[in-house]
Amino acid sequence: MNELKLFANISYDEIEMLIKCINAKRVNFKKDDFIIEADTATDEFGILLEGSARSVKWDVSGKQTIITMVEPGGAIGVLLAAMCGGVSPLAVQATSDSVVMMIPYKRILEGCEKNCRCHEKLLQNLVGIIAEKGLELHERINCLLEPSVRDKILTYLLKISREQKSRTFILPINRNIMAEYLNIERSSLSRELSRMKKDGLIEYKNNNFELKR
Amino acid sequence: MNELKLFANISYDEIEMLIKCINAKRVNFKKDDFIIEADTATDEFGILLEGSARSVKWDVSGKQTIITMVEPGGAIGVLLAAMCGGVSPLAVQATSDSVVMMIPYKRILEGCEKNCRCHEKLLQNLVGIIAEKGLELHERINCLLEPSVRDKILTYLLKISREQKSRTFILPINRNIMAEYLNIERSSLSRELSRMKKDGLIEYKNNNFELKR
DNA sequence: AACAACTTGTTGCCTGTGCAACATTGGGAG
DNA sequence: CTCCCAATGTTGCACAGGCAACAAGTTGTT
Repeated sequence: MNELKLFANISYDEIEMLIKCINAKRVNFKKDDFIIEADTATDEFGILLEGSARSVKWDVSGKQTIITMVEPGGAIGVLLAAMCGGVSPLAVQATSDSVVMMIPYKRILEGCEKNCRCHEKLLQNLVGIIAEKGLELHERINCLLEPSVRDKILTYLLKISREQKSRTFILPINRNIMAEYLNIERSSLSRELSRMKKDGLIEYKNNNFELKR
Repeated sequence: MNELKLFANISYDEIEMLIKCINAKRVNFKKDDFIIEADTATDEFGILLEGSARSVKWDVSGKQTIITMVEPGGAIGVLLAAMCGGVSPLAVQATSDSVVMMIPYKRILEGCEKNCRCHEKLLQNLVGIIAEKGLELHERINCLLEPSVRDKILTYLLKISREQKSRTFILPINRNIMAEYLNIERSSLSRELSRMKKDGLIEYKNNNFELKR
């Protein structure tokens, strides 16, 4: 558990102590369960320990959109919890059976009466996690801002290529999810992927992709 | 200066002390100056004291897009600074002559040797500011996700209406900026605004708007 | 008043893409 | 193997909205 960013640079003994002190709890979620529901307030945030999740939003007409994907080690609802009583603009849904460490936000923010040193470190780590979340939103915006379907796809593929540090990479999501993430039609996505292959921009088979230039 | 969120719940005397301790500096910027440049790293963040600014981004083809608007009291580059050495995905530009309090990020994160109580409070306030920044990005995404020009406009107008707590309100930005923010053509914005007026959805003259239903 | 500079509105054209409907492929269960 | 269902690809059509060019309105300056 000490490979978690939240506990970076904190000794194992201290982590054990902290977990009790901040009253962290393991909670299990089944696939499709909501870890956080939209339009509710909460005073807890979570760290995904096992499984996978995504934050989603529905617009007035009922169309669902994926905002971010969460992998183990990732934070859930940190921005929301830090808003102190605000209601969630989105929901977080488990996409497979998952285990989440739920932590009362205030326990981290306020420290304990013992005022131990590691508590301060914990808060610093939390700041980093929140900032990281903000950065994810920036990458989301980068894709959405692109004017054409092709540019959206390229922006996303470049992001994945960067993450996997290679021009050949495996797409971590299927076409449905990808279309939803890019906020485009799935059929338009398929159509444009073919065109890009025909134009020699990319090569792909199933989820194995290569950026040609 | 103690009306600033960063110094909320800290006494005036302590603020004076803190400002020296964290080595905060006032920096002046002229209209159109860059407070933060894109693709650079920084270890400082800023609080806008006077003036106005916006964060902007250019895509590969050179098109500029506004990400967020910053008002006095607002934070500049907090996410970036919290990323610890990452390069900025965007630039922040003063839109009028501005005064910014620049603060070395680490000074807040690490506290001082005296380890005074108010330092901890400062860090807590910073967390709130960062979270707020994240929320702004969410609202940005809300607008961008809407499928049609009309829906984008409505989403934005609703946001402003909510902020000003009235169905009649004054648009704080001009059409150029609004179009850029919504990532649409200015002419399409004008066209759709007329249509919406014709359809009885809204009423407006210059920047005075009313949401009819 | 006269002029410049900027903001806002209008309109015609044409392309990109949403939408719907269908075809093809692949993988798992029996 | 065969069947089924989900994922992926293909295609025709219609129209929203990008683009460009121009008109009208507004503000500030001399």
